[in-house]
Amino acid sequence: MTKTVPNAAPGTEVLNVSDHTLRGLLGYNIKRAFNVMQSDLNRALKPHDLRMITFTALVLIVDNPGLRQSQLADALAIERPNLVVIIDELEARELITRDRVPTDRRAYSLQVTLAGRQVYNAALRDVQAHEACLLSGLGAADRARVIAAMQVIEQVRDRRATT
Amino acid sequence: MTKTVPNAAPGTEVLNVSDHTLRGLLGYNIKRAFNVMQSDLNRALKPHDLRMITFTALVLIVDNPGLRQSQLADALAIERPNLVVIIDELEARELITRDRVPTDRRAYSLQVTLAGRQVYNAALRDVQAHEACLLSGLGAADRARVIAAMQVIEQVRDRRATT
DNA sequence: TATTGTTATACTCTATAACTATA
DNA sequence: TATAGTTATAGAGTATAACAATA
Repeated sequence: MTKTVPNAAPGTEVLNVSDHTLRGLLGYNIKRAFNVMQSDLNRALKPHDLRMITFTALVLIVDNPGLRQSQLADALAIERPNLVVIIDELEARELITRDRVPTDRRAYSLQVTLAGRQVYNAALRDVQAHEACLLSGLGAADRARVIAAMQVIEQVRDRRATT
Repeated sequence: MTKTVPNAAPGTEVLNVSDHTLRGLLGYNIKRAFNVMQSDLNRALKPHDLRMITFTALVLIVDNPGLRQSQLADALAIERPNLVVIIDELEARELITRDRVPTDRRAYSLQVTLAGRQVYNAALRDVQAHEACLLSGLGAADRARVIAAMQVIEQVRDRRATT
């Protein structure tokens, strides 16, 4: 039941990472998988001058034209103040527009520009290709199952609050 | 093929998070699942005055008596300088000991203390219970599959470097 | 010359309080 | 009074360079 690290780098001692402790915990495995995922994703986004968070914001604006910043912050699961610099960056690059909402002059309406849509198309294609590569070790059914499982985990908190 | 966010908080507008863009990407789903996982995990560890990183370090020291700091930093996938304060913290609480290695007086040998083993036992029990709760929406087979899939993703980089 | 642990430092990400302008 | 966006700021987490002691 106890296994050793399989891919020790040259010069690295092989450590005991036990199946009945760390390797059996989703928390440990998901953290490591997420680290790999995120650094590879950022490498795929680098040619487009995007990070994971700016890319996700751009996609949400494309999919939800006229979105407000507070809604976007909720969707990104970040605080409103931290969204400001992200929006500033996308607007400065003229990938999105930020216009006052006529009916509520406190709020901004976010829209993608033509240039923004082009960056979106190119970046999404690269990200999808990158994910296909990262998931090449899994069959199509397993990939769908993993994504579904992530969504189940994400929504446990909501289910708890509701029940 | 397009879905809306199912658990919109009261007062929050329902956004379009499309299956063929964000919801279809593992990167987006794994980030959100990891956020939920990590904050719940830290809540489970709080009574033991541990964070995810200090807990993981403690488990690795228990499973690998006599471990050196550089090995532990590698295993935790963090840089050596950042491990120092973590080890300082565990040593100050007398959960581990840090002794000079006789054969290499540059290095330290890390060992768990009796108190450290008690904290380890209690924290591991709580973390496992917490994970069981978080994964209650998945069957046993799915849980094993998800953990296996995380390990596949984690090792893609190594496979690439080797091939 | 190389390595172990350390210090100092900087950069990113995240979280909170308080401000402004609107409602 | 409450809300949308903003500013300032503080705390984590993480990365690099450079140092002392040792190999």
